[in-house]
Amino acid sequence: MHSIDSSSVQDYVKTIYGFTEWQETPITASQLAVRLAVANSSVTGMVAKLVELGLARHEKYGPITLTPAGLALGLAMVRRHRLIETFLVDHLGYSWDEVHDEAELLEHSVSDTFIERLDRKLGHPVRDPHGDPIPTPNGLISRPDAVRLDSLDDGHRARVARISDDNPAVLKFLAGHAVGLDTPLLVSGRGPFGALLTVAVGDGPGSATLQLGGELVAALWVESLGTHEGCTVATV
Amino acid sequence: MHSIDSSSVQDYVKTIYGFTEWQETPITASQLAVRLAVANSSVTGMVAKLVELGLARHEKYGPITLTPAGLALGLAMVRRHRLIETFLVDHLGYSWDEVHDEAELLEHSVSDTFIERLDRKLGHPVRDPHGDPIPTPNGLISRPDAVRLDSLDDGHRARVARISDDNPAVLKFLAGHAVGLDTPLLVSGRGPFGALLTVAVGDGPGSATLQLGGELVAALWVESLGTHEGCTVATV
DNA sequence: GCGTATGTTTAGGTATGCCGAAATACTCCT
DNA sequence: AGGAGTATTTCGGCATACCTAAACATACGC
Ligand SMILES: [Mn+2]
Ligand SMILES: [Mn+2]
Ligand SMILES: [Mn+2]
Ligand SMILES: [Mn+2]
Repeated sequence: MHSIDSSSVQDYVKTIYGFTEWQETPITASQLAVRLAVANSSVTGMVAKLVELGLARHEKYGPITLTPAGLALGLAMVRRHRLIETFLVDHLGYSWDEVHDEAELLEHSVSDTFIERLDRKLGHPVRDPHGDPIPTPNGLISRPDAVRLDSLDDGHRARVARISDDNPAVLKFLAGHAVGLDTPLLVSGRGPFGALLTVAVGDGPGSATLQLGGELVAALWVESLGTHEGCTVATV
Repeated sequence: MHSIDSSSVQDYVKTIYGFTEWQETPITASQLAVRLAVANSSVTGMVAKLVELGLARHEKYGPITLTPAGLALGLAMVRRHRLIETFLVDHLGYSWDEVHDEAELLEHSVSDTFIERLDRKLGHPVRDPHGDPIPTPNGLISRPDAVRLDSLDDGHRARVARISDDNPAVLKFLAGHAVGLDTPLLVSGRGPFGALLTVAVGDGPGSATLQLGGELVAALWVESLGTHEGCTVATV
């Protein structure tokens, strides 16, 4: 029979879980296909297998959700992925835009023992290099209460809490402009139709100004620090 | 077409290489099947693929040897395997009997970048936890001039240079009796037909005596230190 | 309500890597 | 040289996880 330690099964479940981590609505077959870079028909087949395995629920033509067992597996895989990323950055000198692909493969090959010993060596980190929370061995996870950067009004200060690691180029760009985890930002204005967001980076006197396009804005999640007096900027 | 980064191809090539590392004669199909725990017919098929890939030479019904390209791949895999084992012991607190299986999977999932950064972090080790030499990135390897323990005459002193990691139970037993890499041994006698070897462990005054059976003796490779005066024991 | 666009599933097929059973070659002993 | 026994290969099949093309459902606009 099928088995829970096929890397395909693991990636499917992890992706289904990941879709709802920073958003509400469950994933559909075609969205899953895009994220996994496989054909729609492959998803149909694999999801049927997940249902057989008791990992997912799926009514024909409906969205795909995880059962408790599937959620547990998804969280376990996310834990693996994020601990490995943390190790690569903290101990092997990787930059945060290099770690995702490496972790994507390694997560399937390490043992539970490896993960727990790694966790110990890393000092039980609570978030990965991109700010994503690391579940406990029992599957407990605490989402930082961050919001997307573009949900902030102009004049708001915020601290970067999480950057989506979907696109390495985005990560590279941000790092190149001194934007990282916990970097303070000030939303100073936006272009027409909210297309471009202008932010000041840092809180010191020599803070640079950045124009962030759609994909960059969508990748940045921040913890709001309220309005900084004297820095308010009129909303357009 | 076929590809060099299938984990099966890598394991086959690594195993073919490994067979001649501490011994002369090339491997045969059925020996390869035993080592890989697959059926003989699987070996026939896979070896044909290796030949197609330019990694191995094989005449029907003959032994299997590596081409230069195959040797390079074998050495690269051995390098990966041994660096990973070293990391597990040095940084994650694994014991030397636990690392083999973990490395057997990990070796296929890490990138070249990972391996070189790991090598750097480990300080460019020259041997793994079992005393096996670690090839350089260019495939250079220097075999320690060790001999099998049972090739020593009684009364000889020696230092453990390498222990075969084929059998975790052997490793566990030896560690439990204070035998590790570089442990000094004194061959003090042997049973009838050379079946059992008696060795004194350590060189201090409180050295324990061990009776080593066939598998243990075969697993131990030592560097001879010549005969220690005053400790010579008559050969039976 | 009806048709069409979109999303999803079905059907048929490919590649990889394994298996057991049957056929075939080699080896060694007499 | 012949035959027995062993090693190896061939053959047909299976499981996994993909694919494309075609069939089919659903949802939406008119
Ligand atoms: Mn993955
Ligand atoms: Mn991450
Ligand atoms: Mn392996
Ligand atoms: Mn080893």
